[in-house]
Amino acid sequence: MGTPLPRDPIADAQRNWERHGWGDVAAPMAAITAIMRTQQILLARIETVLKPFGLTFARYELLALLSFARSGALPMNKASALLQVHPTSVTNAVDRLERAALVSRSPHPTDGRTTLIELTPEGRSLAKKATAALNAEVFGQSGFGPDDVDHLIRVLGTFRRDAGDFAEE
Amino acid sequence: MGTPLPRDPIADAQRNWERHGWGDVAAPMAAITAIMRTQQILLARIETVLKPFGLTFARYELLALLSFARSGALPMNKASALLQVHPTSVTNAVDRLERAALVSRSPHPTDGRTTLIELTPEGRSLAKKATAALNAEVFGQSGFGPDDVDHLIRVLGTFRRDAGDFAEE
DNA sequence: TCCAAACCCTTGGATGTCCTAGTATATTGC
DNA sequence: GCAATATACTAGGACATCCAAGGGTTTGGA
Repeated sequence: MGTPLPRDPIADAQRNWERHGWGDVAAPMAAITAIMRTQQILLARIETVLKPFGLTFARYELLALLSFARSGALPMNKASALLQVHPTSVTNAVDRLERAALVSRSPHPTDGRTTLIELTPEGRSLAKKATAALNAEVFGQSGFGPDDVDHLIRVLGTFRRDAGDFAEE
Repeated sequence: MGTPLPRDPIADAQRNWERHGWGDVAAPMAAITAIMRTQQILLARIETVLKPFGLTFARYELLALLSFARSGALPMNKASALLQVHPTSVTNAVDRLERAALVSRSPHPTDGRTTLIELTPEGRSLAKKATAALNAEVFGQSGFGPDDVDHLIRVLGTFRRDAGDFAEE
């Protein structure tokens, strides 16, 4: 998006917060802002790697989820819950994946309200290739040291649990 | 988006990665996925707090940035660089803020290419109120302990620097 | 001096996310 | 058994982000 800034804009914001008498929340503000920005950077890296496969992160996540399901199929509402996104977002992703012949919709055998999403052979194959690419080019070069990774998993895991993402573990 | 899951979906994904022979990148994958999800949770909280003010996070960030500028005005490209978003995103935000009479556009005095964004009195007032609300309801109750906050700031700061966000500090 | 290259902003298009209905199917309670 | 409630998916709309392209302004080298 341009050349590097001379100084860290988030550190500047933190100083501004302190200067305006909000010193007690300046640090959490900076941490949260840093999370937002880090997510943006990581998402951009991921999308770059997935682009050659004709995938976006949202669609990749759905493919990956299906590829780990026993039968290679999941109800839409299940996918929505596991991916932690709104049902309409799943509908959107499935629409596009289905058009690309990577998944197919089929009616649930016993519940007429439910639609099953099923991985096609091409979908399974593409998911495998995309995962290999992401592992090699993003997750394998995250830039986080092993200790930092462990710390992030633990701290953010607690945060997510407290936020109601999942029950005690 | 629904009720809590019985188990942490990211921990499950990590186990799946390990089970498929990608144990060496399973942990970074989990950490990165956790960052994505945490960002989503935080963004939702922020948007909830800002909604009564008729603001989104993107627009709030621009208002806050302007409120800390000496003159209360910034060139669009400067705002784009500091907020680390694409110039078209700034155009979009300014369009809406201007329609709400919170900012105004004016030509740059010496550079005919540049447009200055200036905070209106209402914009400055709203920014102040919105900041107070965010400090009280989000940053002041982040759920991260002081040590975790420091650690996040440090680790993510290094990551952002390495990613080219800003030069050495 | 003058034209090409660089820079700035905007428009138009593609995606993703969420919310608010609306339709169809299940389940529950009387 | 039937009506009321709950659940599942989808359609339409509001926003945000990015990219590609276009038109205007500056800058810099021939």
